[in-house]
Amino acid sequence: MTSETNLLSLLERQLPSLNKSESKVAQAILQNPENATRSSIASLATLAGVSEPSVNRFCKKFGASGFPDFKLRLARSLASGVRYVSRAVEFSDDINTFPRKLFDNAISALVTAREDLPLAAIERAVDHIAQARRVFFFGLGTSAAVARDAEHKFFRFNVPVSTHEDPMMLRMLSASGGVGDVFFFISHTGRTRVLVEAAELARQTEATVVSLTHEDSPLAAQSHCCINVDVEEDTDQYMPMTSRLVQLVILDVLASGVTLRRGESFTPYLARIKDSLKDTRFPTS
Amino acid sequence: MTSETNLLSLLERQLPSLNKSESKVAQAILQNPENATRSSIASLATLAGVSEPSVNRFCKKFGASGFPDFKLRLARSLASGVRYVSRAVEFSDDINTFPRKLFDNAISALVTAREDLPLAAIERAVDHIAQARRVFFFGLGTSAAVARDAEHKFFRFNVPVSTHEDPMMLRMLSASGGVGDVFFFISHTGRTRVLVEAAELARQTEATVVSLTHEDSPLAAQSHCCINVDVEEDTDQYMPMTSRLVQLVILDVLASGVTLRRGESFTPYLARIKDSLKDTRFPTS
DNA sequence: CTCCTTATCGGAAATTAATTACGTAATAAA
DNA sequence: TTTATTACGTAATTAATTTCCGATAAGGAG
Repeated sequence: MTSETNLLSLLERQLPSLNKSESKVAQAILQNPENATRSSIASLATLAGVSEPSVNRFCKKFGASGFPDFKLRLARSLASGVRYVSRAVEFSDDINTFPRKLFDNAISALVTAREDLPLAAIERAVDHIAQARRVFFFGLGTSAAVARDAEHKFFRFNVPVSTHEDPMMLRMLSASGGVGDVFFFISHTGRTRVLVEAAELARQTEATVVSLTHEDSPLAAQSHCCINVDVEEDTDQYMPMTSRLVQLVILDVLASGVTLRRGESFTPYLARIKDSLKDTRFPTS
Repeated sequence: MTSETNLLSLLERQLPSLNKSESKVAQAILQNPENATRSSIASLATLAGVSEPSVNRFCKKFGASGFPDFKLRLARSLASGVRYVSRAVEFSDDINTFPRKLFDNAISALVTAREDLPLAAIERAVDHIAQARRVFFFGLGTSAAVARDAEHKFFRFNVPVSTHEDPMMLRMLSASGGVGDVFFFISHTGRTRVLVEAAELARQTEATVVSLTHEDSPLAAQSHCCINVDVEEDTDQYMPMTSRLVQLVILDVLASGVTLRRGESFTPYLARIKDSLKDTRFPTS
């Protein structure tokens, strides 16, 4: 789940360099990994056509303390379901592999992010947004779409929210900040000049600067509150994929946090917004 | 992995209805589940302050055939890491639970989606986009942000892509379609009138209609190629959260598919685009 | 081709872990 | 208070895993 390589793919890779009985075991496992986790060492040995000690040696060779430990690792690998951890798409991939890889990467990014959520920062951000007079979401490039999504979420809270991409607008709005205004900056790198400069301007006003970005970045340095998103994007990749997913879910968290802050009495209000869309849709058959 | 309830959350739920020693065991496990998967029945019994048979009975009570089997189930639950499967945020949740729930829901949506990806439809969609003269991404509401994201991805392929939200523009553009034009509709419900009507118009031209939506929907019916996204969004939820994540990853898949179609010689071109952003950023310290 | 060395493997014993059987204590019902 | 029932632990049993060691096969040198 961390950056450790997945056991299944490890087996696949090592398969050619194994000796006879070891490869028998590996094949038996790869052929039906699910079943292997349920077997005893005896039945797996029979299945693979080798002796029990061979299976045991095999397990140790792959870093397990013994057979039961190996089964656990295997079960984890299977359950996380992530066969390809952080493996970039290659030109040799076909339709059966690369979609899976992308999903796997997305999933493991979310799993990783969940492991250490910056709860304190999230809580403070919710505080700021819940009390805000106005909220501005600023993001450029891929993060612009994230900002747009945030706008769609937060406008439901009776708070004037808006999104902007025009650098001039960013500067002007930032400079015009006052008490109760929240400037929410979204950036994967945290190094985009336009955003950092806008944050600086906002910082000089009475407004609050919140950012969803990497902790050790110029943008974070300008923020009253930085929600750390630390997804190591595959640098060979030409498009940031996983980081924006994490950003989106964190914005969901913030939105839910605000809803919870509003209390149960707020629900009918949300329902009214939802109902307002009813007539724009074809009824369900 | 399927819709079976997660073992951890099951334990939490049942905790009040357990008798003394059983709840001791449950607490010991919940307090450190990771550790429990590594322990022997003896050490877990000591940790919980009960006898070994009590642990064994406990395991059987929760559907396992015995202690080792229970450990496996536990390991799976932990690895999938999804503590709360499709559990809606409740007003009683605090900062320690609801962010986790949201992440869990996001993760399990992606896991579910990955299980049966509509590979055939994806492949055809890639074909259409790779050969397109123009590509239009249409989405409204939450899907507008998804469309915007898609635009940011696909413009890199030398294909004129654009996104539109204005219903009038949608209609006019759709009606103006010709050979080589791809109209790509994004909608969670597939029932948004504006989109369905635009799709109808586009359908009457020589253009290709592709949609990312639910299979059994009016929008899908109007499409030459429908990529089925079948995420059951919690209906109590007032904001669609998980479906758009799946949509985004599928668009990543499509983008990667197009890249692969372009071949390795295309890489320098992508690199050039990436490099063009260099001067807009503060250098890494 | 033979002998020697080394790596690989399996049989069987030893160890460790898990399960069952059974009895006692505690609790609830009569 | 007595009885029935459930909960729990001790000890015995059974199962599973690991270690040890010898056998066999493969590769290399003479």
